[in-house]
Amino acid sequence: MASTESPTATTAAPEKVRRIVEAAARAMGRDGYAGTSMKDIAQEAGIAQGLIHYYFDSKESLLLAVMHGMCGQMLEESRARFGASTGDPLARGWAGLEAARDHCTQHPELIRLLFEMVTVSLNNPAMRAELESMYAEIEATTAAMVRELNALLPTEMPIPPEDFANVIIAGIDGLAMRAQVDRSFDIEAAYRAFGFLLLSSAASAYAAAGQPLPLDALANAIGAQVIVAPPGAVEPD
Amino acid sequence: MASTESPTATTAAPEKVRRIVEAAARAMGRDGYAGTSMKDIAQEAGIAQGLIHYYFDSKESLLLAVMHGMCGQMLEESRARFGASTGDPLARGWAGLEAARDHCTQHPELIRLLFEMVTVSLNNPAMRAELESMYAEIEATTAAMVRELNALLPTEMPIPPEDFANVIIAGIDGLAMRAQVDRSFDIEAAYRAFGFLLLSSAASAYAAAGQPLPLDALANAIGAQVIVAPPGAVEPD
DNA sequence: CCGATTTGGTTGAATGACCAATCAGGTTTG
DNA sequence: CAAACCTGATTGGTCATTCAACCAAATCGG
Repeated sequence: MASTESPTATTAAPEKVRRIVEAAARAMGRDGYAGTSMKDIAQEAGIAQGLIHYYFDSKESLLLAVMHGMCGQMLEESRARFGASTGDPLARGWAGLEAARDHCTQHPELIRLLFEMVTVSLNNPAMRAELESMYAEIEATTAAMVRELNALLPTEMPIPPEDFANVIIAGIDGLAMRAQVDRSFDIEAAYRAFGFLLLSSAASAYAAAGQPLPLDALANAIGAQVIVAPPGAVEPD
Repeated sequence: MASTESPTATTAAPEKVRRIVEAAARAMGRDGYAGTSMKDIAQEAGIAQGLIHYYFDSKESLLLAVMHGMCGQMLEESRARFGASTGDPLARGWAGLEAARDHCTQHPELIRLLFEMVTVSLNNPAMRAELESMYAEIEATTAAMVRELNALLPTEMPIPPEDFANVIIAGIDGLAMRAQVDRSFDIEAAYRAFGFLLLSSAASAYAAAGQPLPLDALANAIGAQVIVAPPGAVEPD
């Protein structure tokens, strides 16, 4: 019988469950939630239609499972990439942004799926709760990065790390959305601008401490030729 | 017979068309695109179900009309608010952000509708084209603002105004999305951080020109107590 | 100035397609 | 042989779209 409890279903046959969830993620990422029928998913997974309902109560609970897996994956990856990054704080910050950018350009289906989930969640409390807790975790992870960066600056930035983190997250989401809609959108250029924005505002902590802006570090972080200091500019130390 | 051409339908009875589009916007903003039936829309508009198809070929073309109207409205409003803003460039930039923030908090249904459209557009070329041209216009408008701000700075920012504009737009979109999902999200705080980010990076142009950062202007722009210059900080002139 | 006729607007019931979810029955496995 | 696993046809409901009929206001011929 279909499990009425958690979407990860019964203890047995985890292989099939995984196959279903993966097939659902693929199909929904390709054709959208509304555009994908249970039949399509069953076909994609190479199983009978009824079997999906043996493991999942409803289409929505299946989407919930897909989402759950996706969130875990994304968080794990972002944590790993942040942990692996080294060097000065500005370079590390830029590395984090690059990770997000690459994720968006390399897995557009996942991003699409995420937006589908947002739309569905607005009518579905369980999904909304899942999304909220996912955002809470992303916020915490990002805020930790910001705090670490903060600690390496001569002066802390004058805004709470959580707020800073949320703006970063919002920028990443917004750029991902734009790239979905606009196939010709220059996401590289946008991320360079995003990087400049974030890092130069972090760098303003140097100014607040009475120290010159580390323009070279900034330039290195977001690519050469971007910062062209005019005559009379403050030199990095 | 139903018009096969543009979604604005025949020349006659523009009143009814407007009523339908408004009812559709209301209903879809409330219950989502998938969650709203033609029957619901007809009821909301106080007309018979069949009449909608007299003016609109399909549900999607109706959504297209809704979107068209919404885009025009949003662009008009943002242009108006930008034109009306006065004062120093940083304050004007902040005023623009405040306008976006207020728009999001005061018309959540419109924002929801916009996300619905994004989702639908991924399966619908006509809708996608409409969204793209809307984004192109928003980008142009925002880039013009950035250019104007740029011209008032001692040094131009080292990134193209279009890229800068796109990051601003993305941030606004991302924060709007987050606020939709997360009812308890502190959008005011996030916008303060966003403002600090944008304005302090604009202010880095002062540093590039060898001038001190105008911290007071920044503090005024995004609210007092946000910028707390430590002992030894550079003073504004 | 008046009936007839066309045209544009409007109605709500009928149509037909689709699809999530169910079920009655098979198959494997311990 | 039971318990878990699996199948695909069936069901019941929803919904966009169509349609036949109705109404009102023009347009027109006499």
